[in-house]
Amino acid sequence: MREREEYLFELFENLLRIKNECSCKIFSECGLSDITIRQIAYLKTIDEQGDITFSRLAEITRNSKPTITETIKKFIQMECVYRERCPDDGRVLYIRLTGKGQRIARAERDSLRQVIGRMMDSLDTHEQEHLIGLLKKVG
Amino acid sequence: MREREEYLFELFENLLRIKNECSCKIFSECGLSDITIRQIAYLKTIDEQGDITFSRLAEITRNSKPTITETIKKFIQMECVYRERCPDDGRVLYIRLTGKGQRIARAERDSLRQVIGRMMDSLDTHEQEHLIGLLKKVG
DNA sequence: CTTAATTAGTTAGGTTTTGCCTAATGATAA
DNA sequence: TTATCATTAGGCAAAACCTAACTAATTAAG
Repeated sequence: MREREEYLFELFENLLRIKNECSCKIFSECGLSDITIRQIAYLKTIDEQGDITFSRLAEITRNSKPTITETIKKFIQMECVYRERCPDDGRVLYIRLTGKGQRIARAERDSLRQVIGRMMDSLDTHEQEHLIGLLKKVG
Repeated sequence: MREREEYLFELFENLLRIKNECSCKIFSECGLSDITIRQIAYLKTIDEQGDITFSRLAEITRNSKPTITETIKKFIQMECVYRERCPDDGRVLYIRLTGKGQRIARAERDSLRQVIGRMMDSLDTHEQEHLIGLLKKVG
């Protein structure tokens, strides 16, 4: 019992290690190995919100507008976002993710997806269903 | 196939969410909800190394000794570490983790352990073995 | 239909915190 | 007395915020 628990722990630890390597690889491929969690969180917010403006991002993150201007400036230098003027209102600018920005924003999920993909490859249909059944019991 | 993959993804995402809640709870219980990753990494190093001195920690982390003095000062204020003079050499100080420091250093692993514990509780012996068998194929 | 008020974002200039450094100093050991 | 371990003093650069004053575009009011 105790043994099985320990073994399961090690198996999961290994999966998490692989997942972590995957997301580090994504950051490294984007040339952004030293991006901060805070920055990733900003990019995630931009990704989730869709048509997001400077004012709205300031509101959501509870920062002043100048802070957002600065943050976005840095992201533009990093080639993670660009600005797009709203066609209906010339005062408004939308913050848009570049391909790189989107990769970063979704790195966490995508790295898990990669690990799951590997799992699918190592198991046949029957085993896959079995695994799902077991994990369903847990959740 | 695609469906099963997506479902498996969601199941794992859920497990990771639970694990994350567990580790956040640990930090919060220690009154250190806004501890940084860097600080956690230092505490992990101290935990792993055992009898570690200021000079050695400076060496491992590639920092100057004054930087380490400062870092440790902050940890002492946070009640995560204390200093213990070496009985054999009065110049040397060991950096020791307090209970709180150890909890933080091990939060990541312990939160995974908690999740695994829950899994064990929801499955019988046979199912546990089956799960191990499937994950072993993957790793 | 122009002018005044409002709104969106920027600039300028500042603060605080973090995370590091070198050089000099004190205490202990060899 | 020379070397080693840690500390103090003082400083630097970057991060992550801020307020106040500004520009440009829109809306509303006379």
